Amino acid sequence: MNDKYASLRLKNQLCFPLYAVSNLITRKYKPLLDELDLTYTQYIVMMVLWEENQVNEQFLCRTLCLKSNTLAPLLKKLEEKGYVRKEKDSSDERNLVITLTDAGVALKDRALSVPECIAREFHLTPEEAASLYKTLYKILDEDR
Amino acid sequence: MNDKYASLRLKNQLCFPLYAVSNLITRKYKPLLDELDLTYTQYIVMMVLWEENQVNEQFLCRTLCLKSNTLAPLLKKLEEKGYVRKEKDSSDERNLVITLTDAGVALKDRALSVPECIAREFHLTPEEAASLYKTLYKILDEDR
DNA sequence: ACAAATTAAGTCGTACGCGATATAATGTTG
DNA sequence: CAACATTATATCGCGTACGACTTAATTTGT
Repeated sequence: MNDKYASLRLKNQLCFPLYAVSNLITRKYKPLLDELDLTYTQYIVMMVLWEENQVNEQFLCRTLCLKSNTLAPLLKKLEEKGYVRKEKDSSDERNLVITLTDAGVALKDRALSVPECIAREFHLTPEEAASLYKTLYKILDEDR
Repeated sequence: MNDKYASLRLKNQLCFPLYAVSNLITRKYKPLLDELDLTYTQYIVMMVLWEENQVNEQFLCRTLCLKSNTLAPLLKKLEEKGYVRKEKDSSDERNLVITLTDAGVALKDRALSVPECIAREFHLTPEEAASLYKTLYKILDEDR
């Protein structure tokens, strides 16, 4: 059965399960992050800040593979929520330096239970998780 | 160095590369799908229709892991573009039956080059692709 | 030194994705 | 058979994502 359209079948796509799992994950995070008044994207921005303490927007763009036009309004919202502060870098006025407020720092402890809860929702073996992780980063790293 | 916050580090997350790769794929598809006047989500809806010829919205929701509030406006757009037809099922007026128009059928041949072009963009070994596919569907199938 | 190129943020318009909710048709149950 | 539950679709509001473009600051090339 030499089907010339085989490549167009949903079941023969890798992109579709990637897309569907990504949506699924965002849905799973939502109730947990609602408690912290964060969306998923806001959460990964906060994760970077909890590690780095101080970053510019450019660094966030590269680290999270997002564009300025996604991050700019998102950072404005995090500022309105009182989690981050934005100020111009005095040595280069183009740079936007983003730092955590006290409330932003305090959120880190309340976020500790989130990865735990998420891990309980998925049931991958350590090998599956490691292999998935490696392949995904291979794809991401090829795109620089 | 027993870091109590290790689980919050971006590099220790599986969700982040999944999210980033999903975004990356949508970006890679965009220029190809622009030629067909389709977005990525519209494209996977069309893929289902190219296989099934006739479906209801419910079937699309389950197959694509999307909600009615995403698909309803999207189907309206596909109808406006002239690719699909929507009509009520006479035996159950709640059911929306969706079929391809001639233009929708014709699009299938023009879409044939898309999976090819995408495959060229990513460089996974057959083993990596197979393992990725299997793990992603394990995650999706657990969520039914 | 100064016009041209580059870089960093941001704005605008379009299209998802989804929780909450609404509406209408069909099933069910006492 | 009438109240009630269930099911399928749709609407609303919010928050991303991103391409195209704009603005402002710095760097570069001659």
